[in-house]
Amino acid sequence: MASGLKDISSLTGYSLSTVSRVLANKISGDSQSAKEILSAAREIGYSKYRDASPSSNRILDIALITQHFSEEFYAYLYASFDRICAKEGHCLTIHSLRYNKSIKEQLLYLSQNHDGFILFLPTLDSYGYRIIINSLAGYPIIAIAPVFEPVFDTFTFDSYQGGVLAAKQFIESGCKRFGVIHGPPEKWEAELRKNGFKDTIEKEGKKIDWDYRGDYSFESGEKAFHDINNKEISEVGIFASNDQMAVGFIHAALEKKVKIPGDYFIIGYDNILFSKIFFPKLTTINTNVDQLSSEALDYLMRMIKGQVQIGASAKKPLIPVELVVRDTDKRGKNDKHT
Amino acid sequence: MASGLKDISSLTGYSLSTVSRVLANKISGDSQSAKEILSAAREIGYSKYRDASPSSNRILDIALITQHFSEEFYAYLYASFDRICAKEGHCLTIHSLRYNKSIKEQLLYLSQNHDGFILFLPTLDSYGYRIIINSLAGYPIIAIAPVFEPVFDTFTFDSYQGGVLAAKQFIESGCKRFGVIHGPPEKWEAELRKNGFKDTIEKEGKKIDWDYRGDYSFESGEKAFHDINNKEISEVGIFASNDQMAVGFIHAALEKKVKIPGDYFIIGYDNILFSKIFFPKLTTINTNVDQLSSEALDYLMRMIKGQVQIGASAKKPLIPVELVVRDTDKRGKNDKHT
DNA sequence: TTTCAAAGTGCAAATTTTTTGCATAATATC
DNA sequence: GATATTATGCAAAAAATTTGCACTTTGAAA
Repeated sequence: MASGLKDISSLTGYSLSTVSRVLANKISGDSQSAKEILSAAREIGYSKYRDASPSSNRILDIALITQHFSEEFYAYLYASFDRICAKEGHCLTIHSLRYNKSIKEQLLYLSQNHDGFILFLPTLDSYGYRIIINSLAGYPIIAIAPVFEPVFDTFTFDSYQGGVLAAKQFIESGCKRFGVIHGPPEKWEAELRKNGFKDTIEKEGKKIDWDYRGDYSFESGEKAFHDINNKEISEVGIFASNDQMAVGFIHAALEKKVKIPGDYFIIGYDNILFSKIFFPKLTTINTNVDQLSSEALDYLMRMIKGQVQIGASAKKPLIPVELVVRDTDKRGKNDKHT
Repeated sequence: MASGLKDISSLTGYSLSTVSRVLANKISGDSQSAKEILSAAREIGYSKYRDASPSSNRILDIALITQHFSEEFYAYLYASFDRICAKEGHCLTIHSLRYNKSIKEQLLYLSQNHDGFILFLPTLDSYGYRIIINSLAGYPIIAIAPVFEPVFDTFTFDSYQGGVLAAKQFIESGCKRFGVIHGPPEKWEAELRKNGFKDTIEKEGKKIDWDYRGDYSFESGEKAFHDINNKEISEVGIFASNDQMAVGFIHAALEKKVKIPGDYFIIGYDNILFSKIFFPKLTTINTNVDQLSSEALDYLMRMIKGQVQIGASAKKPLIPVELVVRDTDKRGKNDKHT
């Protein structure tokens, strides 16, 4: 169990001194000896392995710090990071802080076994982020969860643009009236989606005729339908801040024999699996998770290798989104569905 | 960065010798000093931390070894293990071997940073499992993916019983004809689900009138519908080996204005989120993932603490499943849906 | 092809880290 | 309240790691 330079030495055939020097960065990490020694050190669990400078032969260990929830999106996100990380030859591990009492201690522990963090902590506020940055100053960390005041370099989807795309689609297809089902206002990206939609509608001299405050759940989409249906506003182009609410809305509409598209038109956001098989198929905003993972990881790798400064003012690169036109948006199309 | 007993000593205030003795198990791990020393050792990343015997004060690190896929089920599984593990005060990390070239090396590495493994590797065969057991003899490992010949103690759902429950429901509600959409035959649990259904039908002196080989996908459920619809068999109670295929079947049926329930009755398996909001709501077999996590973790903990023998002949505890009756199974109910 | 600087290597000595023997203090048990 | 058990620190012993020095290999320039 206990492992030391001696073990690595006998495993690789190199002398104690050579092994010592490789792990203390006194021999270039790109040589053949370094490759063998680093590989043995990693496998054997030698503690100073991580002190070796991140060379082409060092496998980097990246931790995705998240909060597990039973939603498809999480499976998507993990699978995407896994794929991209594997492609680069590095090693990804996933850790949930959902139930953790002492985030600081846990992250300190994890920082010992990893070369960098990707934070996806949507429920964490700026105060929480600041605790993290104080206890891990100089450690490579990036974030991928949208927050009002980013503390770390943060890669997120261009939520505002998503709202803009939905609005343009409704305007171009001739909608005259507009509605929005927005997500929780404390969520930054929910506000952006809504504002992108609203601003674009208003720039055209039109206005939002109806809005409803949802909570991202299927049920709140159903409630949204009952709300607008009671008010007897119809032929409205509705932008839902996520697909779950859009699908909930359609579900409730179908039960009341209200036509979508026809009586209402709807565009969602997220492009979840079920948006393409739900009946009718949902027009929605697609987010390219692989692109997010790829850009985020790439940046983190450069941080680890010292090519990007840690702790400068937080950058906020936006990943573009796109409209996926299916059956629920366009006036006159596929009216046969009930 | 480099950490040693000296750091732990100055951090906790105990002498070098005391620190040394705690980590070498020469002082009971339950004392106050041990608690402080272990906690500091973990936080600081001291390599011999894991040599300390798993006492009440040692946080256990469990690795869930999986293969990430973009399916809701994975998010469910991870969230469940996370919840149960947090309840016990231990630490769960998730690792995907989906793209890994050298499973053996990766697991050897992980075994250095963890106290035990939970394997969920549905695509691994007995040969792969035997490689693992050979390179990690004596290390605490359990499995939760069904395989034909289990090598490790394996906790799985009682898939056969699921098929039995579906068959009983159809028989009791007066179905006269029976069909089955089965999953990939190389998957053990798919065969069990089908056999449980088939055996129960045949025990009643009835027979399976139609079967279709699916691949667990939504699309194969749609194809299954077209297959049975061409043959003009109707009023059949159909058991689908998973919900995705059941939902695909219903989706295709709805497009052809075929009534479910009515022309066909269907029971799925898994109880995925969308089975309860899909229209009509799917009758299905529910698996209690929390119970699986809980029993599996409990057993693994005892293995780590040396209360259960490692490497004895593989046990196969079955976790019971239950039927969730909704709208798609019973003759005469909810015929209004089209 | 030869030359030469830069990088890699092993031995053994120097240094640092960890363990342990012994004496004493604290705590639990009867 | 006496006694056994466990915990603790100091300093010596043991083990692990690093480094000075001499020699070897490699690759680019002459």
